[in-house]
Amino acid sequence: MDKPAPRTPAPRDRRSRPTRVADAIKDWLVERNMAPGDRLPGETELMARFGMAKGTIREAMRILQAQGLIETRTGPGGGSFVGEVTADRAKALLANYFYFQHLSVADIYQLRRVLEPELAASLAGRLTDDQLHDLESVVARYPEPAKSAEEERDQHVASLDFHRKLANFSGNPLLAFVVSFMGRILTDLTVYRRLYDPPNRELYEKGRAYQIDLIAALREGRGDDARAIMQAHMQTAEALMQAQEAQVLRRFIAE
Amino acid sequence: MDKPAPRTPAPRDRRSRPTRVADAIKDWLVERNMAPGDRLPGETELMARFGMAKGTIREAMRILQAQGLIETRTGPGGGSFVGEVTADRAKALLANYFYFQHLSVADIYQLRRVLEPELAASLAGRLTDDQLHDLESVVARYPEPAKSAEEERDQHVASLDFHRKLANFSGNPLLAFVVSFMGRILTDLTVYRRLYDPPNRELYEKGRAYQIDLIAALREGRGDDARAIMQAHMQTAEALMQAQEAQVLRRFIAE
DNA sequence: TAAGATTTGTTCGTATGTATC
DNA sequence: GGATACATACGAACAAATCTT
Repeated sequence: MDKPAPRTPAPRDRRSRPTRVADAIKDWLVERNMAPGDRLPGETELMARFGMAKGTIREAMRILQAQGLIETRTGPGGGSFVGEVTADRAKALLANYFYFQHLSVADIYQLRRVLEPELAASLAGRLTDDQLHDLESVVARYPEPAKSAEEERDQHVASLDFHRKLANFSGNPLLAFVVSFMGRILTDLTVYRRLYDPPNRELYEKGRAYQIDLIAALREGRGDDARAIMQAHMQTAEALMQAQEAQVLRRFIAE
Repeated sequence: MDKPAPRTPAPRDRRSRPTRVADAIKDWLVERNMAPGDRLPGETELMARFGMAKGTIREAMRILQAQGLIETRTGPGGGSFVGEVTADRAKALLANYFYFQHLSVADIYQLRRVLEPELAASLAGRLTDDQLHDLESVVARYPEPAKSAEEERDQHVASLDFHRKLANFSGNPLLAFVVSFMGRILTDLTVYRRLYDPPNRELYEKGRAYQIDLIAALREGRGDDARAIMQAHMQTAEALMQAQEAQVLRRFIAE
């Protein structure tokens, strides 16, 4: 004899249908090795395939959209398409996580101290002239010491921009991402740091000298020099942030 | 005279309503400094507040849910609640980004090489007895060299587990996250690496010795030693992965 | 310019599922 | 068990965007 049917017809998935649909579609993308730009089935087809109502399917699509995996367009030829997750979106999503942790300036610099020099060393002798000129143009953006606290703040943001450009030149997507992410957090932070200190001329000259020396070392392929310069630069930068009592901001960053 | 009304009544946001609602709620969370567990307004109230239909509100909630920012429960006392973004979810979301980049083993080790030693050094003399015992129990999990390729693979996964535990002991959430994320990727990778090589006894002894030495150094607060041990360990580990022609897997990791 | 076709976007009403009391 | 409060899901209709002719 067969056993009586179990009271629970199936150990059925407790998660909502949209969630399951979203996961099913994700698996489907991987199986078919879909690439950014590839088209997904339309709403009506998905409704038929999953036997679910339009609203349910749409909620599933929103989940995928929120994760950056798809984009949708209306009109003829429209629909849902695989969308490469952009670095900016990934940073925004990751920032949501750190919104609930509290990162200190010291935490960030514990990584920066070792990653930025590593990055600099790995780029030595590998940058094109265009890339080097790009870096030089950032340095040239503020040829004079700041006259006001606001101007000094702008220079600091520009300096962080320098580091993020450097990160993006890296052939290592993981290194590029982490360094760039830290730069992003520090930029947000800088905008809100206290502004009542007078501009510090000496600090300006020092930071500028670092960047110029670094570019030279990178151009001439002196990896160890580039590493050493960056190490020294990081020490100064950390001390500066600490002295300014900078606080890591609790907010969601925009994508 | 007033200028004639512009043809476009307002430079109105092109994004869909659910997206805008999700962002509005996000801002609202930050403004009110809501903490995990706090309750959000119910669907009906949100419908009234935003003047939108249920489906639209629900899509917005799905977006927030996908990002890990809220959780929902049905039933009386149910509703939507602020949900702390878990580390696992953040890793899954970030993995979506790297699905479209291609990470090599060398890329990951470029970071591991510097971050793991830094982590080890920063933990020296700061671990509790419980934490140290926890690490020892991982080492004790495989007291003998592997007899089969499968067993060797299990040992490798356990070893990565050791590193992830170490990461989570760090007081630095950023360092913990990055190291743990790399461990996650490498674990996935290890499961699929080639298995036709015979177990390597010498390699086993070496890895085990590293971990035991490291625990001793951590216990006795010898930070520089811990760093040096980990540096040497990383070199071996990288060489091992390269020799095995391990490939970073293209798939979405489960949350 | 205008009309029509296609596809997502949004609404409304209703019904069902689920957890608490 | 029944009442209650909430999210979940469905289905039909209409709106808006965008492409083609």
